[in-house]
Amino acid sequence: MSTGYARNYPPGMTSDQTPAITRFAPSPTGHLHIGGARTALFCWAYARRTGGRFILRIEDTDRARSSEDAARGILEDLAWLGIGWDDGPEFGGFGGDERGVGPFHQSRRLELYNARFEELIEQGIAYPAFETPDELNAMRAEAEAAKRTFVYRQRAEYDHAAAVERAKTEEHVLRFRMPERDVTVHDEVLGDVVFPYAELDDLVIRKRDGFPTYHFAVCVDDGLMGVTHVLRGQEHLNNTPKHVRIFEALGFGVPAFAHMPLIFNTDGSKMSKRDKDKAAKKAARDAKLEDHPSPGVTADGFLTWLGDKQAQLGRDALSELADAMGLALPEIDVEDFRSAGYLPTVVNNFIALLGWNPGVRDVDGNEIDRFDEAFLAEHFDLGRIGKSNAKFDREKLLAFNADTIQHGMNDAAFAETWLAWAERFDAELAMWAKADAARWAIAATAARPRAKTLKDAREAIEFAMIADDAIAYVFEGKATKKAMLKGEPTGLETLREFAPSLGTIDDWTPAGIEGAIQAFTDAKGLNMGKIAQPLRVAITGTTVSPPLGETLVLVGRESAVARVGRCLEAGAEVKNEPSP
RNA sequence: GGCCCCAUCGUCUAGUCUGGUCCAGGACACCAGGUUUUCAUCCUGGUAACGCGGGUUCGAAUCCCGCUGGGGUCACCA
Repeated sequence: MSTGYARNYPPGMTSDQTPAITRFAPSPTGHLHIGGARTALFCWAYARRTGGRFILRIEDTDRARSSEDAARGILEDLAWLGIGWDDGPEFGGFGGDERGVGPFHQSRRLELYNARFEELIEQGIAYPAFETPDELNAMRAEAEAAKRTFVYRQRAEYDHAAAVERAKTEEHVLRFRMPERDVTVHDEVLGDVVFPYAELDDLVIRKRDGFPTYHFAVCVDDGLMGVTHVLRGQEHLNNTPKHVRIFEALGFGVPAFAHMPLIFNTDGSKMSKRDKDKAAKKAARDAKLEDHPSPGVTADGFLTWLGDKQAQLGRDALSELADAMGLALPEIDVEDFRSAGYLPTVVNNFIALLGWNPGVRDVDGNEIDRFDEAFLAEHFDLGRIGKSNAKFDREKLLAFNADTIQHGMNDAAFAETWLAWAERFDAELAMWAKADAARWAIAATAARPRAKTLKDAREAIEFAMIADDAIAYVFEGKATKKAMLKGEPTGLETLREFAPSLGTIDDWTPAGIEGAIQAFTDAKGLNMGKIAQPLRVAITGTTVSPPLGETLVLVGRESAVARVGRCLEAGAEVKNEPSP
């Protein structure tokens, strides 16, 4: 306490009992990373859980790398996840500035920072420094050569008044004079962490271009916006002692911190955009590709990319390449999971489990690990955040997604969700869906029990989207041969017998069709499989499809008759050839 | 390299604070059976972990120390 540390809730009370003001503060330099999504989710959930507020703030003080497009993309991804902010930029019904603590773009808050800079300069806490980047690099190199940690300090003979005078005409940065005391960071996850003064240097708080650095802007904003709890990744832990001192110098209370474990790939590497290039390069090499499928990329450019481990292809070029190779790129950003057909609730559920668990059991005494946002809003707490890093297991995510599609929603909800997805990510499928609403309902019923993602749901009904003559009846492959050519009678023969009934089924619905097939097998004393598989091959060209009733309704009676006819024709030729 | 954080099944984790009920529980994956007209689902069962070494204690996954291993961070990026 002697260090001036102040919590925003009374001592002895757990932070969970006080309404918390949290914030998510992305810098708009790219898409929302899945790790960032977890941070946002936890901040959101904690604010909800405690009946507080969740703020969204755009940290765009890096003028070169920030963009409005990126900011909008992040907002959209958050909205898709269902992470709504109470204060922040206006976006689709979210956001706004009820409490008057905005604006929420740091680039629009410059006068706020400037006022603070003036105060701190007057107090001698902030001071101008004139070293050029080159000079600093030289100093760092020198320290490294001498095996010392480089720590920038104000010189003993530093003349503040003279420096301020000089700063009026000369380019400079502003540095923060670090108080000469060790700092103890009180962390809700890690406990107390002590940082020796010797490790803390006089950091830059205003850049040469006049913009505040991240460290400074974050503290001013968190202070001004009344943030009580800072939840962020553990990579920020080493920044925290600096922030503590800045908060104190600014006269703000120090918020509570909760540093969360990091998320990595299963192999221990960082989850980075480069992973996509890596996967694509490997696949391209395996396929011995020599050119990029789209004209936007030259063969030379492609080969250069292929040979350079660091090289990255544009987002679109990369996905075109992956599509051409039938490769699924590793998902890294929220957008990736979205386009791959994961459900937002499942994504939230899964990432929440990376470093946190509810510690709640169901009636059987098993731990609850499947939950939605509402559950998080009710149960999320800081005390159950883990300390050790986690690996992102896509197999488990996929299993969760499949489970929710197959058991957590009904056909109607799936039909709607699937169509909304298709409208954004699969125009062809969306067009097919809207051409026939009744058919789409059946498609959803047929696809849902087999779909792990919205994207692969299409595979289950693809046979209905193709033209009748697009199916080649080759009768190769073990399963097909067994279904069509083996046994006595053969599948083809049974199919030939059954074929005329297709035209006489009055009730052309899944149930009506199944009934007709049942009647056929009963009359002939056959097993269901004896007619089901040949019929399936005739309709879809494969031995795998949804239940026959649904399969037939999806293609329609006319196509069904045509396909069976073509199949029997092809079968007649095969039968005349000597069997191998 | 300096500083900081971490350490339970292959993976996510429960249990660690308040040592015994833990020859360690759940989930995903995997393996073996079963249901099913195909596929998928579903049901049953199984394999699998307290990093190592010292302490403290009647007793340690749980407390202490060391080691090893992993990670983070050392910008006028955030």
